[in-house]
Amino acid sequence: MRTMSNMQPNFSTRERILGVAETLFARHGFAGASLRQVTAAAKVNLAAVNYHFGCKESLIEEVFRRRLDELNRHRLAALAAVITNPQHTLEQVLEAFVRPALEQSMDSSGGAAFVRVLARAYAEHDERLRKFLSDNYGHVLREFAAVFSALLPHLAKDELYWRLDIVSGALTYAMADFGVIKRKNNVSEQSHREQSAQHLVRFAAAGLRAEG
Amino acid sequence: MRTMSNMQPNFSTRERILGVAETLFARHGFAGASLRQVTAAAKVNLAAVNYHFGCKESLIEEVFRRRLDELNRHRLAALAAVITNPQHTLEQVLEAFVRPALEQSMDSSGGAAFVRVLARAYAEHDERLRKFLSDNYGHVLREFAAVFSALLPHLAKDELYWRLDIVSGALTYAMADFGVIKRKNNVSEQSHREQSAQHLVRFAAAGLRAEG
DNA sequence: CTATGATTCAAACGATCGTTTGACCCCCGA
DNA sequence: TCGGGGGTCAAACGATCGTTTGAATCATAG
Repeated sequence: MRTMSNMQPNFSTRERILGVAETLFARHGFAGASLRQVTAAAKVNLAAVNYHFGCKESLIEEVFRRRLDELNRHRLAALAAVITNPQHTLEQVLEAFVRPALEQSMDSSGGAAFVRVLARAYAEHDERLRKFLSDNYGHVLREFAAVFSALLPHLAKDELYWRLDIVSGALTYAMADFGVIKRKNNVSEQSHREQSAQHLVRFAAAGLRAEG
Repeated sequence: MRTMSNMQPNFSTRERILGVAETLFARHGFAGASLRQVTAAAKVNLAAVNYHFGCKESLIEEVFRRRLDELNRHRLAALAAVITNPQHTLEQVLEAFVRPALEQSMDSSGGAAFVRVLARAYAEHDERLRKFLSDNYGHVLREFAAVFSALLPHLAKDELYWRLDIVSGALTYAMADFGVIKRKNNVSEQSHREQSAQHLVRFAAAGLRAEG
């Protein structure tokens, strides 16, 4: 049995469920992680899920809502900070997009799993989940797209959206640690993700700048 | 009920199961698609899966094996063809990697779903599946990495692996159509994927060439 | 203290899961 | 023609799923 970093014994029942559910959804998928596994790992009664969240679907949405709001705020704040400088660069905007995800994935309360849950949600073609994400995330993407567009005036709109789509996919995969790259034992999780972000920003900047 | 393109009524029971399973695994995940859904859609008896494949896990592996062998062969053949030309370019090597996946995703027998199944498998952190993929796919990645390395001599090995990881993630997402870009109604599926491949190759080439 | 609402608990619900069974059918070689 | 093996079938297996129930327990206000 692997360690369950997302289980704080002295937290409330509701919060323990959310933390463990996040971890297990990331590890086994939404259909693959049962409420019995979740409640057992969280050391709460099985019925607690339905008592506090109503049903499994609502628990899934709550796992998203808890982190996504925070991530959105950080990303938009970082973007706003960057564009106050009239000479802001493409790399800075990319960092505003990447770094909040990076930081959330390293916070002490175990947000690391959430990035993988997010990647899961992309892979799940479930229409309900996709609509939920679009409703709660779309406006952030649009704001970033506008800033990118101003920085890349030579790029046609269609072309820009294609490339941002590629960046999103690469980011999701990279942050979720799905790739083949395994960090070496002498590299901390923190610096691994830091490198991950730097490589991604450099790569994506070059890709976005490629002549149409 | 959506259409089930992967169901050829006059094929054998075994082949109908494989085709439908591919489609449903892509749509709902491995845990999310039940054998009852598969057999019902394939219009075969429930017990046929266990008769022909033994168990669900073996069916999943067979879905992979059927397409992955072919994809690997096409990719390695395309790579071999490219490097016979001593002046082969980065774009050509990337095309050798991307285009076979593109073509398989458009063949008449419904390989489109397989690319999504592949992306699913990446998202599933299931250790057994990852080992299966590594065993049956790793050597292809290594061959491509060697050619890329020769084309980008200024790039450190570590740096190259980081970037190839990013390319793989972006490719997986792009080919699996997970992104936000929806093709317009006047654009055929074929030309949508063709564009997808071209954008990806251009983007990835620029990203790989970015100075370290 | 007692009463009340919130929370936790063991137990069970019906539905669905993957898998197994044994009878049945069909086709082909002897 | 008969026998047998490959294939299909309806039915059932035990396990596990998400959810519900009603009583036990807790915390807190009167």
